[in-house]
Amino acid sequence: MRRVAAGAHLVREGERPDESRLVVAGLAYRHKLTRQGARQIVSIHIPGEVIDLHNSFLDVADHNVQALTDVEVALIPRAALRELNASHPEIARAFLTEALIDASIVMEWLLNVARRDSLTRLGHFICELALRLQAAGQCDAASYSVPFTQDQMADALGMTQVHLNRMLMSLGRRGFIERDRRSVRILDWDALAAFSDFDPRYLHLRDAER
Amino acid sequence: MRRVAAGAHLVREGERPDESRLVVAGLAYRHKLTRQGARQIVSIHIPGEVIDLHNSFLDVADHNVQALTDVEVALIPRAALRELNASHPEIARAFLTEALIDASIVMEWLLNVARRDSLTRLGHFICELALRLQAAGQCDAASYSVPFTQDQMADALGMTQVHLNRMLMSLGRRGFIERDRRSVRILDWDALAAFSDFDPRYLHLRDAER
DNA sequence: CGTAACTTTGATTAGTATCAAAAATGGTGG
DNA sequence: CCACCATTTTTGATACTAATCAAAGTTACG
Repeated sequence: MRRVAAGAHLVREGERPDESRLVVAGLAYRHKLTRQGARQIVSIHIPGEVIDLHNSFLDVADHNVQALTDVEVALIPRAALRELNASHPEIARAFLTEALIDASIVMEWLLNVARRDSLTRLGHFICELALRLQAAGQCDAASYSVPFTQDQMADALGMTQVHLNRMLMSLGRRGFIERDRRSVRILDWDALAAFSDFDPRYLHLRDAER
Repeated sequence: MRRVAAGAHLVREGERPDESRLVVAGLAYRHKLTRQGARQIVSIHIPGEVIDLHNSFLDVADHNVQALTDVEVALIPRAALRELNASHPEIARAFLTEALIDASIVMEWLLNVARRDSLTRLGHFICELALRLQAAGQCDAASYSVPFTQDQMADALGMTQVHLNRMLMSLGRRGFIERDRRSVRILDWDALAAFSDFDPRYLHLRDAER
């Protein structure tokens, strides 16, 4: 087990780490950079997820992982993880399921960034975060504390921080959400979900429970 | 084994198919739609890949898969695939590796769409396609026949067909590529890769070979 | 209390979408 | 084998979303 402070790197692109990490508490995010330094957050990891199966089953890391909040992780050596995968069919099944769900979410993000305008895109993101945090027991209702700065949120949504701020305001003015500092309250879930073209199917929450 | 004509659907969103498909010959693509009907192609499948592990290990399909060219697929029943995964550790490992590489590629696409301008984005895509088609033995050099219409390519790159066309022309005018009908020849690989911020690490070609 | 990090607002510009239509291509039936 | 039609590609003109640049407020923290 290891505690890691918010902001610290868990994985760096180009490394060949010999262990993977299971998030026990806190949140982490995975991101990639272009040569020019533009950053794109490609996924968020909640407690219960193995952040980096990639590290144990592929050769070299092609992305970075950082702690979003203070995080508690369990380190699992590469050899142990491979052994588990080989000798315990139920675990192998769980790893595969987790990898497939992870990919599904990234695909939805790709659709989101590529084909939805910034306002619906943000709404969609807020809905997803609400459901996933709930599923992880991090919040109870449609009211939660967003663990991101606006800068980070913009990096997850493929837009600039300035524009993100305007879109947040706009969702507020339109009556979908209420904000107070970092906390967000969804005033009318159905309305926001409809407006944001949000359908939770891609989260596979049922599949993940098993 | 089954032959499928170009354009035919292999998987539809919302279905619960009881089998997965291995691409034996030809190409397939996976896409998602927004409510308004905007389409985003989220991945391309080359011979040797199982298109839909998702179908056998998750509950309901959250995306569509269509044949890009005429395709030959092997159908593998859900139960057989699960049995294989449970009883053959090397196969379980291969499935997991394939799922992780698949996810890596989608992450790079997300970065590509979110953070690279349309010209570098297209260059990046052309480089990727060249390497993957080569790896699958579909073409031998940096010259290949693009299996997409410009409309489909635009749907993969998150832009409009009109704009894609202009960017193709621009790559030609700048001397990176030569086109003749559907065929593309990369005139200077290093120059195009550098211009397009293309680093093949994310394809994990080595890992896939094993 | 002071400073750094974060959020909000404003003005301007760049990149890409949209709308429209012409030109080229490929496949098909006569 | 040719004429025709549907599909695909190319070009042009205009509109609009989001980026960029700049700076003022605000909050959190040591």
